[in-house]
Amino acid sequence: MKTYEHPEIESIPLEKAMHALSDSSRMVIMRALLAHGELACNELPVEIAKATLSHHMGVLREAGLIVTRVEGTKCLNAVRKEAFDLQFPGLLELIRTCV
Amino acid sequence: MKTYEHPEIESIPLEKAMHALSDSSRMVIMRALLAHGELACNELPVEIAKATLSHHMGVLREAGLIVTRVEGTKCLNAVRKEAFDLQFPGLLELIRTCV
DNA sequence: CCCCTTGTTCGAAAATTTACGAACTTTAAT
DNA sequence: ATTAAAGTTCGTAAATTTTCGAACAAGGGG
Repeated sequence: MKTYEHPEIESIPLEKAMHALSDSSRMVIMRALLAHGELACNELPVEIAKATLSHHMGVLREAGLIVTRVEGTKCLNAVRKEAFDLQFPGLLELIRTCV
Repeated sequence: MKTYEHPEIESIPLEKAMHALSDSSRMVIMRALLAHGELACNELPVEIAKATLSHHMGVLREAGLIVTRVEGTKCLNAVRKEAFDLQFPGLLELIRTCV
């Protein structure tokens, strides 16, 4: 289908990660991925247009938060737990547990 | 001079805090405050117009990140360490140490 | 081969954010 | 009383973000 670019997490400044997490849809997506491990876009608990969702997934991907792999017609997304937690310790835990 | 409103930190959703921290000027300000304890607006290491700075301080204040008190003609700003750290454990430490 | 599902890309509109000058308020200092 | 310093507020311009429909590509199933 497509090849996705995944940045080196070391190249992500903290404010970029913060920006990616400053939107409620993206926060909901992150929490769903953290809870379920790996989900296709159409399994995410958000009610927005496909084009909008695609944009949000791009923002999360470019901020180093998620990794996307292709499987058939769907793309499966997961949180880049280890790497991200190494770069920004505690941030994922915060997303998981706060509010 | 003016009375500043400071929200209950419990009422701040994580994404609002993230939004406040998604701007480089505001990140610089937070780091300066964390390093120096309490600083007036004109002592902050940013080179932006006063009106713009005032806006950024308002964003940080409304996100529960800082507290502002008046002293003479200046307003002294400090990070709301204890309360904020209770609501979002580890976030301040992240700002302090990351990137 | 045709159709359906999944997701991307390309506009373009709407909303939000950022930025700054100018005018103003308050306090302090001369 | 005058002047200067520190910030705020208002209006507005510029930049970014968010949103969506429509058109598109690629894979899977009949």
